[in-house]
Amino acid sequence: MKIIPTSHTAETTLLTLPCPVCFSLSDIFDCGQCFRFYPLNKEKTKYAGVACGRYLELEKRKNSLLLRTTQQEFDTVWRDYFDWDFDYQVCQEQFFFDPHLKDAVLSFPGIRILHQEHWETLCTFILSQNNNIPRIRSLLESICRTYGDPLEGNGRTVYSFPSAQRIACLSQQELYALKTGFRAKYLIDAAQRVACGDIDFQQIEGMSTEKAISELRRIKGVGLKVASCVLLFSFRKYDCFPIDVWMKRILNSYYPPGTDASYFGPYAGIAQQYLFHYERNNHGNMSL
DNA sequence: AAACAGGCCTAAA
DNA sequence: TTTAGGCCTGTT
Repeated sequence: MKIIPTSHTAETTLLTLPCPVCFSLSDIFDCGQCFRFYPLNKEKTKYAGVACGRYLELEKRKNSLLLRTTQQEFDTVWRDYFDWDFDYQVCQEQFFFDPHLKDAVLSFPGIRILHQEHWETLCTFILSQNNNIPRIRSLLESICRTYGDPLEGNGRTVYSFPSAQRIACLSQQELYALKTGFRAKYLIDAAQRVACGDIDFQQIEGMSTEKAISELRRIKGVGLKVASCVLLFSFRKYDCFPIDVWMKRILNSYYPPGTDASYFGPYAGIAQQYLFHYERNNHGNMSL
């Protein structure tokens, strides 16, 4: 007689979906747009993380994608988050006119631009300045652990990203204590403006890219690069073209002087992401 | 040990 | 209007 385990605690359904053509978990989560998902296995076919106030585990199989979630949650949250309905294959074809960009696309065809939460993305890229990726990750973790809400994450406790209201109540020293350094005052300014409605994400949604950038730049610590990242990674403003040191290097190395976003077309931001990730993984290095 | 890391702010011309 | 320092912290 067998004993059948009956652990019904936190019973979650497993949703299996046909996977879009362009969809790689490591490309998506490790291309520098998102810092709260981690691989669960060495092959990087399984990832877990927190977004939109929820914990998510997912696994890529050959032609399918397994998500530990319900169909309903997928429809209302994750479908949008993963930019599910945007056709990256069609988008990529528009990039093949440029040989270098084509190489980048073919090297990392599984990149997608996530549609992340506005407030969290704003904080993420404020924190990103003068920082490297491991440190951005650890800063986000300690902020969430300290001020976020606990969530059940498949037997472990994980933490959501704290709201703007929550951060707005903190003192600069409290954030400084989490090693955020000179960025602490920027986070406070951002939180206060968002919490009181001075910065209104709904309004920004409807603005032109140019207008949206200048609106976000009213926040202390938000310059052109940070604003561009926020708009690209959480507002789906695909024409936003963040230029950091890596992109500067790319433009200087492979493109004629004066080349800017307009060369790459209306989806320049997506092009930027392929190029950026390609260069960072050292494939763009001519000395190879 | 000094420089640098996915910038931005401020002060000075 | 443009340019040079400085900035928290951690890693190399």
